Amino acid sequence: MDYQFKEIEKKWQEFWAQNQTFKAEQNTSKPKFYVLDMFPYPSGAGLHVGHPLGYIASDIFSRYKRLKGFNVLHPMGYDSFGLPAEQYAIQTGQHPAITTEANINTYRRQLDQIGFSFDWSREVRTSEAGYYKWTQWIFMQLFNSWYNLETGRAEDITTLIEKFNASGSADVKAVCDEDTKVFLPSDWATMSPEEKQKELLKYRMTYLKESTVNWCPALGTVLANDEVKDGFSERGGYPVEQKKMMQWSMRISAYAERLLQGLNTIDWPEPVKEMQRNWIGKSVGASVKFNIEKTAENAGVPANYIEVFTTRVDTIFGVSYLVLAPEHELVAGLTSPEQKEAVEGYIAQTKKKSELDRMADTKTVSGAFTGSYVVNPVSGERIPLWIADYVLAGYGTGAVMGVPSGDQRDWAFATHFQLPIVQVLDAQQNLELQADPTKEGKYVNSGLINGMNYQEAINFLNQWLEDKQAGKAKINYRMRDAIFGRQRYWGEPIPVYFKDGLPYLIKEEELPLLLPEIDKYLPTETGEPPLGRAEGWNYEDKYEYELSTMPGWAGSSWYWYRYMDARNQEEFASWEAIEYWKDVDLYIGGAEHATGHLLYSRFWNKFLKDLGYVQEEEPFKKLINQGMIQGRSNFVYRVIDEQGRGTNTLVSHGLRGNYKTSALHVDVNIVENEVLNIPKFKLFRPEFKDAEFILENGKYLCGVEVEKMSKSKFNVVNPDVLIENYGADTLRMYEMFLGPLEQSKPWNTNGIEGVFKFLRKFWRLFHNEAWEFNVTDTIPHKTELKALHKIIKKVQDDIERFSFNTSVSSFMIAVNELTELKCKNRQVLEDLVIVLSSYAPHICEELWMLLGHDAGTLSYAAYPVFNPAYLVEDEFSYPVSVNGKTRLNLNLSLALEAKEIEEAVLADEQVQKYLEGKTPKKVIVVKGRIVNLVV
RNA sequence: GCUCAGAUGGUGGAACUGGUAGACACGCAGGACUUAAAAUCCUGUGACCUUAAAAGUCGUGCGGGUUCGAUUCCCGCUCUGAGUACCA
Repeated sequence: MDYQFKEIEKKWQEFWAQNQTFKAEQNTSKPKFYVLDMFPYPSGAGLHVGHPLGYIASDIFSRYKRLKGFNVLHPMGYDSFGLPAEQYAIQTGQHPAITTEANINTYRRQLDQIGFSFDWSREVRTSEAGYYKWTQWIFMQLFNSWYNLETGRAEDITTLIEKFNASGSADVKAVCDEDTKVFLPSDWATMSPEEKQKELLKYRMTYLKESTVNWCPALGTVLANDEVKDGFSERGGYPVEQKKMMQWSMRISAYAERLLQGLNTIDWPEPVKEMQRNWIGKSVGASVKFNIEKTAENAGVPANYIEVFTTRVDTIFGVSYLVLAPEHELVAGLTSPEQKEAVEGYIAQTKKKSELDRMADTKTVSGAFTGSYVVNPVSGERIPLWIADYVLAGYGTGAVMGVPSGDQRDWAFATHFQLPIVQVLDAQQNLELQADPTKEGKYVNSGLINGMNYQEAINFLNQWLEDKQAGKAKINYRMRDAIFGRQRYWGEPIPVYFKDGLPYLIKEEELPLLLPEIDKYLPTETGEPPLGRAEGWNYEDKYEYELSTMPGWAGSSWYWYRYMDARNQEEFASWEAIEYWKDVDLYIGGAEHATGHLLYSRFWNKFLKDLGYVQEEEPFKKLINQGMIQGRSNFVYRVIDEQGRGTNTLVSHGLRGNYKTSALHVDVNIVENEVLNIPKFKLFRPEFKDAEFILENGKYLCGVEVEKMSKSKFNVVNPDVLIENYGADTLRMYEMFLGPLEQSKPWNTNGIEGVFKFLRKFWRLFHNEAWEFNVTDTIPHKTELKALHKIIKKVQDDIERFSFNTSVSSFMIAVNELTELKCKNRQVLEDLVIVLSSYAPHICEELWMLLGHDAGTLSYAAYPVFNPAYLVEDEFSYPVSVNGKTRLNLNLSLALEAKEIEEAVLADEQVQKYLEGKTPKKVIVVKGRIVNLVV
């Protein structure tokens, strides 16, 4: 029979499902291998052709690893809490659980059609109570923990209480809030339970804090920094404003250094690591205290000094002013009456500027003098105190020392306001033109450190400042604690209730705290989150629950552990399962998660490790980012008449220059190789059913542009259509054939025929002219074995380095060669089936069975062993070049040594012709590669 | 501005360690089969010049360099894409 992909694919997909062929067992006799895809949010639009790209690659890898004798865990699930389902619920009243379920069913149907070897018995859905019970449980562990800087890890909060009992707060070294109290054990003993609770909250890994948040009124929620792009929400593009709010936060900053160091131990793409490094933003420097010069006017200020962070403490003698962020809390108190108007005017002006303006406008220098002065702790000099919006309240201490000679922004500021520019290093040049940030040379004009070099000065000053209690060496991180909550319905409820304004956890045995039913999915009339609508939803009938829900990243920050033991009712995953599977060996997903999901997951993983629940410091050993599939839009060109009106005439792409035209999107599914299918076009756009077409070479050619894949651009290609026409095996191979996995590329269906033809040709190898199955049991010929072993080696090399596109080409070459050789040999074809099976599993299963094997045994067959002996050649066609230009090829025995090759080449008549009688100055012979004659 | 990735025929791409650039596929052209079309099969296909054929010249974004030899290594530049943005 001809290649009947529809029947074959249906048959084997059913077989795999019924026989649970890919169910992973905890098998200690085989080495484990964990291949994970970033699980999808099941959106209403279903899968387009870009989604499965990474899944196909990971599936090929999983199937290949099984053939190589590994016990492979390859699961799939859904990140099913999220905003789109809730937006839809607001519009339609439909419960998000229902739409989510429907979307998941669509996804599942589409995924099943592609023939993935997922172990569906381990499926997870983050929105199911059986799953989010454990997300809530992890939240509880975070609430019950603090970060001990002495042991360098998170610990149970009871160890902190023990310290308070034994020795008070003095020698506690913790990552905590800034306003922690200093107390003795006796003070702690006399505190009320509420006071204790309040104090402990300042240490917990998750805690409540009043913070300025990115509030998005249109979405009715708070967004994380990485969900905001240029002042607009990433999803939906709504405006975002700053608002103060009580929020749950996660002390991810405690892990800043470990998150940074861990990057050196994992095999991830360098750009992703770099993005995480930037996000963490470590800078090494010093904090320095500048005492405030007290006057009658600023006497009321509740601070004696202003602390700044600097990475260039060595330039402290060049400080000519200090700047506070306009939002800094001390600004009002430090403004003198004379400057009041200027300062307040400046603050008002800053507030008016949107985030966007402030970023775009980095050239203009602005600021205002407060009228107060501070004292340089090292030089004793009197320094004016300014405010300016180039200083950010959220970074460091919100205060900066201005060193015009070493920092370009400071230089611009000083030049603009005519403040002194003091040279501090003899190597600094052209200070009248710009700042010179060099660290070379010896210090000048720098009192104590004159004559020192950079490193000496840094060491000396850090020590000096510490001795005088005026500062110290300090490491600063840009990364802030992560806000953990949103004012939304469709998320995990936070397992917390409030008593007298203080948060308490519910009991562990009360988990899961179920998401209550509400009448509509909007904030309450009083502006509370939607959960405020749930009637009678109180803890023990009297205490109010936390009304915000967890953010999108909660459920995805630990899901890879759940797959290890997905049905466990007692634990998030058993110790035995975690000990066996340990970590993810290969993780494939999009680069857009570089600073969100991947950072939060590493954070929770480290936390769970500190508490002894998991084994590995890093969860994802190897990461691959698949490239984005962009849309490829097609256009038709409508002729515009003199009045500027559109006519009923459409002109082909190549001739459009002769007319005035406007381009219209046309559905890419009715265009093949840029040729428009005119009858289908008339159905697609009924207003053009009588249109005239100006053709070139009898065809209407469309224009092409690369854009985002979206419905409105008519460039969405649905995998279902391709599977219908060509089958899943063709789709799988074509997606790989498109180019390197990690490269972004526009989707283009033009070449898919070639892959389909290849599979037919492959099928035909096993059949005679009448399409009857026909293989022979003869002894394979040398040439056949050579073709086979070439592909055995090529595919294993390619898969190990994630170069899937090159394998597809090599399969084509192998099948072309074997067809040429009229190979019908069972032994050769059987091995070829195994080698191809990870790419095109359905056709291979069918042929495997026709070859006489038990159904389904192919998935666990052994990958053929490569034998280099079959590739050994005895002759090689040496390219002979003269002065680097290839002139001819000479067939020579590979047994010849360099000297003999040289002789043979020089003896050749044709070579002599090119030498024109001259003797070569030099002859380069690389055995088995090339001969080059230098004349 | 900074960081990273990239630039190869009409198109997607290959060339893995410096050794025959353009594999494989699409498209296109010509042919076979067919009443015809589709499907299938065969041949050709980087550009230029010339030809009956051969030969020749140029050619991996641009300009240099190292080398017997560079798509590959080094220096400078242009362009495209992604990320990031007053981080002290």
